Amino acid sequence: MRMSRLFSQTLREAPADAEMPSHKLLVRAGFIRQLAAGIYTAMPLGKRALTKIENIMRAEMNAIGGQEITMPVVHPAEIWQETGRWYQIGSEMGRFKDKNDRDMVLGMTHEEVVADLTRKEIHSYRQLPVLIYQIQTKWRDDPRPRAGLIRVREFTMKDSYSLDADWKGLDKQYRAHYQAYFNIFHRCGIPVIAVKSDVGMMGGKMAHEYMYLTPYGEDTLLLCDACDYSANRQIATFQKQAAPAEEPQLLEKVATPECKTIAELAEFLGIPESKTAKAVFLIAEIPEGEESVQKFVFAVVRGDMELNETKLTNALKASELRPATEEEIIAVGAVPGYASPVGLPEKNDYLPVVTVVDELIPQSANLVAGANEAGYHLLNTNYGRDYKADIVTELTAARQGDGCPRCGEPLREVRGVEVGNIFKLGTRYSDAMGATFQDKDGKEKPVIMGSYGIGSGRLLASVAEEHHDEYGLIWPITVAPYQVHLVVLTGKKGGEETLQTAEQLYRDLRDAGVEVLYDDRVASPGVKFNDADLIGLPIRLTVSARALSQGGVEFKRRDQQERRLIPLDEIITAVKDEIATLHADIMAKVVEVPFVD
RNA sequence: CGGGGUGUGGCGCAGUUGGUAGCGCGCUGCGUUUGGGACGCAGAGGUCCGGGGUUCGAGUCCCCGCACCCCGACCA
Repeated sequence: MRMSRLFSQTLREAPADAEMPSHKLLVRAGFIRQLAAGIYTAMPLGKRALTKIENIMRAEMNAIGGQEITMPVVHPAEIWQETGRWYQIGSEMGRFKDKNDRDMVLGMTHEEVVADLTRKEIHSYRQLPVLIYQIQTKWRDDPRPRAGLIRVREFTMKDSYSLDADWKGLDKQYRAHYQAYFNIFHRCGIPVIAVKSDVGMMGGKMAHEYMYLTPYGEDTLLLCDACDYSANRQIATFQKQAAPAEEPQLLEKVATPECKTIAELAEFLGIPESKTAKAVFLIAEIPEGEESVQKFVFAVVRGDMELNETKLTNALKASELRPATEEEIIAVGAVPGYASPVGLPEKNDYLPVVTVVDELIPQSANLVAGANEAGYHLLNTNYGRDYKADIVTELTAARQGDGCPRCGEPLREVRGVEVGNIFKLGTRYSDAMGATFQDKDGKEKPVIMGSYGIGSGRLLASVAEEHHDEYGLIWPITVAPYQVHLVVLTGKKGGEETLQTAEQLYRDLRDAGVEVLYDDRVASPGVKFNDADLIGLPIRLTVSARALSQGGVEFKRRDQQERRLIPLDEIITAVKDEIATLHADIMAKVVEVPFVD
């Protein structure tokens, strides 16, 4: 490709609204352009890099028996109503009506379509197992798109779906993906770790997320350096220190003026925060059939701990959870800052109240809790004696330094970008949509499903994030839009001859099957070199009068400082060798990764 | 959805007490230059986010919207 014809320009300055290095550089180098919040065009360079990534995905999917298909972007609402997600998922789902006033959905994922295909195509255990996949556009109207391509609303995703006759089959396909995904990321040149994760809107039995670790990541992970425990903060557990057993003491009301926070309360009473109970108020949306009801949630955790809203959401089977406002808290008869489940009015005119307490609360005697009266707290509240909860479960968030649930060593908190995920769905969708098959024993059984996704744009951005320096991008050979950046410098002296040499080299390289971006523009050396660094192709060749007079063409790798002169007639071989070396270096990193349950 | 910020030429920005818009980069033409974002000369390019209002007069002041970015909530 000639740069004089390339449909994108480099920018000297990044748009002011870009923050992450990958975002700035992808825009500056002309890989992407923004159309609206979270909506981007892939320009020619970006598209080529994406295609490289997607072909790696294809290769790895095909290697584990995948068959590529393309499913529709637009779905009738009916299939989403069948599984209930039409009601469960909120504003994130793109909905519209067609001209006949029928409800339609913009596909955010394709379990429903796969289940529909399955019930139409699969009738016998003889047809299983199956692995199908597609690389296709998704729409998720994220409330807050950000960070360039990391978090967008419209994006391309490789999503695969496994269909099995039994759980053993699912396990096999799940593990095949587990490794194939590592292969994909390693072939793209980024290190990732797999962590156990929440199943979220997908439902199902088990899930892993592949995390690229970077401070710019928006997910928080807890890792144990001593054993191999790793989990998303949303589901991470830890070893809780149970309080020493005590005899329940008499309930006592004390004045605690200006003690609205746990810290102030503990300080005022001279007790550790672990001797207090913290109440958190939320409003939950809980689906019940095709309807959903709002409930006021009273969550109680020990004062020294933090509520984990994902765990609470799961305990409530809620579709939405948000903090309650002061007005709402008052409306149910509680007093902000001094609230507790003790002495809460049985009924209120606002919303039904659900009380959920952390498992540690019943084990902790004589906690200080609010008195539901401004300026007062209760000493010695005891679960069971003074109040009861609707649900007792594990509710607290793991934090840096908490004990690993497996080995007790301190956990470490890191940030990461979720570049892929795998889910054991089980029969959630096949049950809902009647996707069954006849098994060997003659019985009708639901197909067992798995679902696996990788966003290609997010992966591209992660690769850019991992591989760049102050001058620009540094693409791994496997992802680079072109392998070679050919620069011609045509000074006054010998300009014509230099140009002819470069033109010939451009043709020869292409004839040899090398992917070349050829900077044939009329521009100064500084401009060309800076653009080459910015775009970041792995190998740079410079044809100039100076280099030619010294006997050849200058050869430089983007990831190295050294430049060397290579005679013209050896260039093609040298380039092909270097490409092979770069590939080999990447493939050396594609290794077996032990499965961590 | 809460909190904060920003909207002026393609990009980055300035614009004073309110007086009819400017700088750098980029772009066009001509010439000089050519190994790390060259220089000269001549140009093109602006509904100042939108709508109301105040005023003789609004990029500037006041309302109401919208868009984009950041933090949080949320998120496969």
